[in-house]
Amino acid sequence: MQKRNSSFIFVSDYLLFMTEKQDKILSAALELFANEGFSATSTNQIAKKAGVSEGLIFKHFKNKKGLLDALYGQVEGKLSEGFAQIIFETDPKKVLKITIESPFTIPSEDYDFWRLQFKLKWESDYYNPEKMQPLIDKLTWVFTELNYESPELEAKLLEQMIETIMVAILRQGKESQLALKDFLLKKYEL
Amino acid sequence: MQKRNSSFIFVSDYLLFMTEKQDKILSAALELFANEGFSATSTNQIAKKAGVSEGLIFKHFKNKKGLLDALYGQVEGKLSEGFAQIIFETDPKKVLKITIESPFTIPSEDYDFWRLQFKLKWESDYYNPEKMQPLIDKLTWVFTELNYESPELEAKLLEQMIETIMVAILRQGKESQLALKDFLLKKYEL
DNA sequence: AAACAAAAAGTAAGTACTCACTTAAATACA
DNA sequence: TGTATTTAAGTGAGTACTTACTTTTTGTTT
Repeated sequence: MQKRNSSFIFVSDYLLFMTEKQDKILSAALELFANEGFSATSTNQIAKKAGVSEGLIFKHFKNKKGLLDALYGQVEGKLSEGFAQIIFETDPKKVLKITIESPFTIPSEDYDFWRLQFKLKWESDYYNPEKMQPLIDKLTWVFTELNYESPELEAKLLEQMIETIMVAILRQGKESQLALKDFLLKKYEL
Repeated sequence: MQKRNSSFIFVSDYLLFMTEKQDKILSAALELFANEGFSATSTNQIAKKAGVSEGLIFKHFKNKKGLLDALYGQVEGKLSEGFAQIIFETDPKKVLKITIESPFTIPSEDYDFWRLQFKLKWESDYYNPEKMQPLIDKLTWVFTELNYESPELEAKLLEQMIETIMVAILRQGKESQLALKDFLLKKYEL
């Protein structure tokens, strides 16, 4: 295995070998796409922010869209990480607690991933509500276990609440949602 | 006052005189900005969709951004319309009912206004949470009247719920949220 | 260890557009 | 006739991407 300036990242389910420059390009692109938008970001801006030549972007990625697709793979990885703890938990009350607290556990370094994800949700190519289904299924199980009258609707409601809290955190900061979190924890008797 | 092809629309608080061509330009821009994004939309695309010459856009609007600002004025108008009925209602239960049902009363012709609004919320120049304060204040009053324990948090929670329902309607269609609406009406005993 | 070749990574310059916007002349319409 | 609009051409800047070349790294041989 090679030992040069490089690192390993998980993109979806597979291991990808990447140089330091590639990493810099992806980081720069993430920041710009997440905050300015894909179309509003030029490859020249990305190159400058990454501290590389513009041509190098096209050496490592097929085109500008290919860069977005690589980032999207990383976004999906973040999402899976976010779910894993919830999916594998077996105590219904713990599931609820972890779920409600999940937006508050995301490190701020990951906020651009989430911003990009929410921006991309408005593009039909990238919007797939099925992706949230495992979480909704898990929550449905929780509300069934806890003998709620409409477990499926409770699950859907909570999933959408968590999403709107995450959006608000990204826009207004974590502090703006802390009271609401505690309020929800109380509502669900946690 | 001129009598040719024209109409009157309210932009924020004042009356704006507008030709049919201006209207077509704005409609085309709305559709494209809302669905493709501002940066991803060229003035040539707008002209073609509006069925006018590209030069005419710049006769009527200072620049591309000016077009967006004019649309934003209309977006704000739609928002005020949406609030008016709620703000002026004096029966707490009716306020809740109207609020929960409000995303479902929006005509689909207005969906692009709302799409644009949600897209623009990710731009700091256009994001202003204070705008929702009148609604939150009204709902706080409602929950106080109805003797809820934490009226302010209840109001905030509901406001965010309504927003996420509106987003889901825009993405997935009205039918996807009907069950949730009925569920909420039931939760609030309406 | 040193020398060299090959492979990989990276750069600067270039290419062929597209873009927002302007301008002047011509056309259309009431 | 006066006004609104179109047409056509143009401008200068910016865009995504390519190309030819350079630099760095890796592998092989001595």
